Amino acid sequence: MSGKVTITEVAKMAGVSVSTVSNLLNGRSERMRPETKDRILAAIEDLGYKPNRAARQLKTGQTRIIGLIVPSVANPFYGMFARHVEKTALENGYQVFLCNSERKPERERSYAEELLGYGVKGIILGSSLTQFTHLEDLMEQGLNLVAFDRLAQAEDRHIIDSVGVDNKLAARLATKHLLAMGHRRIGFLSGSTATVSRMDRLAGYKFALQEAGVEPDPKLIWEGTPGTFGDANAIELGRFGAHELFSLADPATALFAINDMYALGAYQGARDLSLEIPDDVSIVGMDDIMLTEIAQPPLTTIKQPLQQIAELSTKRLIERIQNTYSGEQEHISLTPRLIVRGSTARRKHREPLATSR
Amino acid sequence: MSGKVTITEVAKMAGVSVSTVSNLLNGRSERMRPETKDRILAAIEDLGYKPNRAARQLKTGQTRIIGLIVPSVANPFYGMFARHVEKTALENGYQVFLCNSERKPERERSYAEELLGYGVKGIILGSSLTQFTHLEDLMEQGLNLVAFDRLAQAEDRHIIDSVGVDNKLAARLATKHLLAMGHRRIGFLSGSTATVSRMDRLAGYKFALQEAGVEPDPKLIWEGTPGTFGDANAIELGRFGAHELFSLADPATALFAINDMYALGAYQGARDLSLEIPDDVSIVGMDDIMLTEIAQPPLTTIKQPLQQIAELSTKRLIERIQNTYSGEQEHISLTPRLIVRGSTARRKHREPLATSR
DNA sequence: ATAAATTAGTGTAACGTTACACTAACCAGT
DNA sequence: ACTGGTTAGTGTAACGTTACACTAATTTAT
Repeated sequence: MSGKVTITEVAKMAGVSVSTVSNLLNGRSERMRPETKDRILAAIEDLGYKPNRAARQLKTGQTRIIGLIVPSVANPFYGMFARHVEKTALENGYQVFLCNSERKPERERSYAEELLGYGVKGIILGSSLTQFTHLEDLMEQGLNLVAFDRLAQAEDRHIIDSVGVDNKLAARLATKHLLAMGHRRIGFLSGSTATVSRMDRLAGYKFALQEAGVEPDPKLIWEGTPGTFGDANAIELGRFGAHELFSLADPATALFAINDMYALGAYQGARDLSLEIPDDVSIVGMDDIMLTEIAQPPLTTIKQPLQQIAELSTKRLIERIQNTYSGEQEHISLTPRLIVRGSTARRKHREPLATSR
Repeated sequence: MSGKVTITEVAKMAGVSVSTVSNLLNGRSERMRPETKDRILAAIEDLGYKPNRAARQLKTGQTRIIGLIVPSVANPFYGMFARHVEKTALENGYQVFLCNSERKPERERSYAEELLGYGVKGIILGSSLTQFTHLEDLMEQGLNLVAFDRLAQAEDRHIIDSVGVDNKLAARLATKHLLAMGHRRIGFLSGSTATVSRMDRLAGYKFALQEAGVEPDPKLIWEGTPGTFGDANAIELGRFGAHELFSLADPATALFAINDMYALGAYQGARDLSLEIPDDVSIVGMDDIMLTEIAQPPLTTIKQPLQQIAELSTKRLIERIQNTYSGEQEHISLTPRLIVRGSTARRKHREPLATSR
């Protein structure tokens, strides 16, 4: 039961004052003789001394922790994101405090408050609701925010950098790919979350259709029912939505899913209707999580450069905290990439679709 | 820039001393008139006062944070586990500090040290290396540990409760299921991690074979190559291992994978050899992650009651921290359950296997 | 009427660390 | 021999909170 060993014990053992130990600990080692330094180091080693973070933080007001709020680490996409954020943070001497918001603004809020109470000065928001009003007063208290997938809003009163893929382009890429395969009845499959990224993807999808002279059909846009979110149950929702889209009077022959989990759910929905992928229907996902490759058939998807996003967000946040970057609010936009695998194919004219109209 | 608001501001605004505010904050509200209480509460609300955690912790030595160390949240199994732990912790007024060890003991160690520095008094270990010697001196400093999947060891010098499924039984269940389907050449597919759970599963596998009069064949036990771990690349390893097991001179006709990721990798390995699942080969996984259901065919697996494990671990850890439970070291063993889906079938006698011998 | 008990607070040391202001001892230059 | 400068430290207030020991004012009991 060695209990606590404080700086006082170390000082005593090394035969110096606490100030000297503190000086060494804080990089002012030029203020002492090398032998003194060695004696202190030896004492630290011997006693297994670890500085008390709470005391240090209370004094300095600093803590080398950043927050990361994601909808849910149960979602492999965010799990992977969290891992990359942690890696980058660690490399820069920061720890990561991870929080699952379940996409509830009030949880986001209470976590942010909690983190601020722990002296955390910066948070990465893994999923961005369209508004940050619920976090505004916390930013006033010095909290820095970096958002994943969110562009600046006119009403922003604080600097919120953001990093993300060009979601509109991503959806356009996916939709154009399907159009190029001859599909005209292309569905859009998502949940009902009020995220910027979802809005952008929906816009990109519509834009691509119009570009090709196809009028977007509201019936082909499946957005779940309000209040149904999809991190724990994205697969279920995807399955259900795909089932509906493929069962319309004038059914979809292809669909773009908001993420790979929905897409994989859509695989199920197609199977339920005995539709073959990609022979009967084509499916494009988004994110490129690990599972896309092992899906049968492997999923055609839009890849988000997740590691890069995580790195850039983390670095920018740390720069803001340390005030080593103080430019204008910035959105770092990365380019999504279409990865063609086995879930998309040219549309087959098996049945004269004209009959259905 | 409201900046910091401390207990002193609150006291001033309410016209009382800091002691009174502190009394209220710490549940001694019977020591003041209701109107005083209301005045203080109003001041707290008005100023948006949040107690400084660092100061509080420094004073009390307590922090309502527990640590959770898992190999990697990029692994969906641990992502889900983390989520359940967080939920339970939150319900009990604790926050969770999540750490990815990548299965490296030295990272486990440095995280544990770090957490201890932050005043954390308890850690849940999501994956258990056979030994905890690297954490022993930290336990001496008052750190509580609850391990997932680890039985007491003779040399344990501290109390380490553990919660987990009966891994030996789990492997036996899986193996017996395959034996009952007529398989005799059953492979065991895993990485090379030195975890208790893996050892137990291997033992259960061998036991089941011997029970059925089948002599375990070392050639059928694939354990990767030393040093290759498998959280980010479990699928790859599974694919590779399955490929080898199915390509032996006297090949496996079925296999039990250490977890679902390996099993899903094995799907690929089978496909690479144009083997149909379950017609040509049967595969059983373990864990029952979400993806098992959407795999094609849906994976037969051994379900771990993950939520229950997370809940029990978290509750026990908190009890130990608060000293509301002080019994002997305990291992809470839960029962695994076989879930038969579509990846297992009776062995077909297509080719006379006798020829190969 | 007085003593005792209760109510509604207050004062303050302490938690472990840091960083500024300080100093004692020594040395170099004149 | 004295000044000025450097080296190698030290002393201490402060960070925000808590909890114990205390007290002044009021109420109750005798």
